Amino acid sequence: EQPYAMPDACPSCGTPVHRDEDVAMRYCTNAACPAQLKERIHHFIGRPAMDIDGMGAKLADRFIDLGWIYDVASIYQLDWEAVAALEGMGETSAANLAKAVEKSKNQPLWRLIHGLGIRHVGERTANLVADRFGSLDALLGASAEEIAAIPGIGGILAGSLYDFAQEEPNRQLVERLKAVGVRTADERSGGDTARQLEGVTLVLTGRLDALTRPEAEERLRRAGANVTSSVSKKTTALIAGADAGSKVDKARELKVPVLEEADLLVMLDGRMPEALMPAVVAVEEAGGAPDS
DNA sequence: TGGGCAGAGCACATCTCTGA
DNA sequence: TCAGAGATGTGCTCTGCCCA
Repeated sequence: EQPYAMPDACPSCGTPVHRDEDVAMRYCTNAACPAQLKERIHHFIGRPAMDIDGMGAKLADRFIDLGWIYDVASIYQLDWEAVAALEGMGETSAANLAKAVEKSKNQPLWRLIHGLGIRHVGERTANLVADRFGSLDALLGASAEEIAAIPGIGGILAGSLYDFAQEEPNRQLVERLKAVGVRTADERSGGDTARQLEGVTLVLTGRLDALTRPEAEERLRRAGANVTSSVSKKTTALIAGADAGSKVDKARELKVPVLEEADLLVMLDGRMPEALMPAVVAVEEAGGAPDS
């Protein structure tokens, strides 16, 4: 072991790092920093964001090093014949990747907002913003006060979103995304979507067999549920798949109902599992969940 | 056909922010 | 000030694809 001294300059580009008061993290302030570009691309293509199947960090780095990817919009302008000719690739891989990139153009708005890598904006915040504004254009035109008026978003988050929207390079990037065919607005359903899980807060743990966790989370959110990552007194139920870990113990400790994957499938089928009924009644009697 | 490798999927720890 | 929740980073196992 050796004492570690935090660097004063970015190890990648040499730009002096910035540290906000009372914040542990330090940031490179160079918007053109090569390491930042790579991490922005990794985040954009990742599962919680645009979920481009088959493109991971290593492959993205190769494209970046070749100069083929230089911002998130350029992902949609890759030359697939050239990709197929790369060592370790091939026609099958390139075709699968091209299909995944094309598919990602129609991801829901919240995934795009999340993928843009705005500081403090993760899945939940991106969902809140997408629900409120419905399009990137509306978000770019919103004031910091309008953003901060969203329940669950405070001044710091609103400032981060507003600052992003005001920076000219970011506005140009949004235009480029539109130009390459990325959907930047959600199609409003007109309120006909069944939201039978409105007011219910769920946590998923363990491995699911019938679908992936992200799929399950997205479908539960569409049904109105609030899906969180940690068990608390506010959790309506924990859904435990195979090999579930310590969250089951926490749920039992807090007397939170523990459901099985079969119960999840019942919920996704538009019905309410028996095991969840007492908790749902309690939510209704309490006047709905705080987040609803 | 099988080895090697990249990526998917997941748990968990830690840090930070929000809101009461 | 503190509890709850989300963001972020890391590490592990498993799966599927490429290519020799």
